[in-house]
Amino acid sequence: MPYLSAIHKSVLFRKIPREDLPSLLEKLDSQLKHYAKDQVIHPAGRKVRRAGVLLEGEAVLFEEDFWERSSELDRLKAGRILLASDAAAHANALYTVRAAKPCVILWFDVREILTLDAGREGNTELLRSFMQELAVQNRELYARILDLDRSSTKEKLLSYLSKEAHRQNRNEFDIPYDRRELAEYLSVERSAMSAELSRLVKEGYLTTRRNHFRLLKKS
Amino acid sequence: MPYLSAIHKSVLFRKIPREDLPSLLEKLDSQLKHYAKDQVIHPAGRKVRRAGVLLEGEAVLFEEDFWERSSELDRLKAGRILLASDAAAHANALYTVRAAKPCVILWFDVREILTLDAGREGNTELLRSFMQELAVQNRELYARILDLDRSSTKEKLLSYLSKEAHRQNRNEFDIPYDRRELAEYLSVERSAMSAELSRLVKEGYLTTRRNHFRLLKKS
DNA sequence: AACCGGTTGTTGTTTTTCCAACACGTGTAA
DNA sequence: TTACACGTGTTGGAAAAACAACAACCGGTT
Repeated sequence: MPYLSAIHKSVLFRKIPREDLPSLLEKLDSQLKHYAKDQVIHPAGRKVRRAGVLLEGEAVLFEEDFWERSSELDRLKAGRILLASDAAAHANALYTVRAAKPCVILWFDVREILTLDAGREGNTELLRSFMQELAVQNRELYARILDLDRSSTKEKLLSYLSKEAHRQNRNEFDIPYDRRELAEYLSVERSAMSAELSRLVKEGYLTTRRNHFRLLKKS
Repeated sequence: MPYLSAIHKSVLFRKIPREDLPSLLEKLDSQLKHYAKDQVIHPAGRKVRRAGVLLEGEAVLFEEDFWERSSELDRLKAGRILLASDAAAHANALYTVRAAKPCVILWFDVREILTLDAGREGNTELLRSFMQELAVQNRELYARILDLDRSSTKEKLLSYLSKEAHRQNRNEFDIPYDRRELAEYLSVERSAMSAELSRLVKEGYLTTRRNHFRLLKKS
């Protein structure tokens, strides 16, 4: 069985005992496919029938709008899941997936996860991982919406930092982004954000150096 | 069994035969709780152990940031699911849930869904509904992020309208929002958005009247 | 037809953001 | 040590969005 170790590294299958994998994969009606660089893996708008694990390579997600202007949405590296929610919802893909490098993908039928014999240990584990994956992603997306759904850069920053403090459960913490990446996450312009951060420091909301922040209660 | 018909109306349980509900609910370790108006149903930051179905009443979601400024995020009516992804992810709530009106909530253990005897017909159905719910919400959140993650009102509008055309599979369609609601969804100011729409019409991107739109290929 | 409330479009002003250019500090390698 | 790349902060002018106020329009009611 090729790629077994890559499969075992993905979030979905890492909790399954390695020796249970082959029979599980068979029950899932899974299938390995290879894609050449730049090949379309799944076109936007087409019904998604199966989810995939990107075992090797790199994929880009992008959309093309009604006026034929395209924009890149995300890049996925090996180990990530493709089209999971779309497959689970039996819906049409919101975006096109294309191979940025030669890709190897393990496709599997999401509905099969549900009908597997629950008695077998590994099967429940797979289901648990899949649901966990959906749920975690759900929360990440919602958290980002809470940050983006603000009228000004200042509010976006305070929302993000506040949530980070809450998450790490202290008022002094590191963030996983540098300024450029933070600006991208908040969908604002880098230098304007930098200026806004300086203003926040002046106004006594916080202190910061590089990716380290300390939030201050205003007296 | 009280509230049986309300339970049967929620997205999660509507596909379960009514007569199977009582025993299913028992296996789920489910529990009815009543909340007075303004009572906190679940505080932000606390670990979520169970998901709930709002059977009666109305709940508000809101967050309070580090500087103690609070903002309302959403309002849920009867039939909606509470804290589903948070419970499935065994994570801390991102927001506080409060009763806007007296509420009745059916709490249940998400993990129990997984370990139910899959042989029983209704159990798989519940799991399917739950997963479907997570997946659909996932897609909605992602679609909104794609709209919000644009630098200008113009791009937000084009992104939203384009996606709607794609979804309805035609270039002429109605949207489910009036101007005020659309502005809120895109997180921009209503009158500025109206002005931008006029500009788009002048530039030949589309025509619109009220909530009806027709997108035009530019010649 | 006249009225009314609610929705939508317009206009002028103020505020915020974008953008481009550059300055400064830090860490790395020659 | 100097040179250089890179991340970050700053600044001034251009563009966009917010804001407030009002006008036009629409659908429903009397």
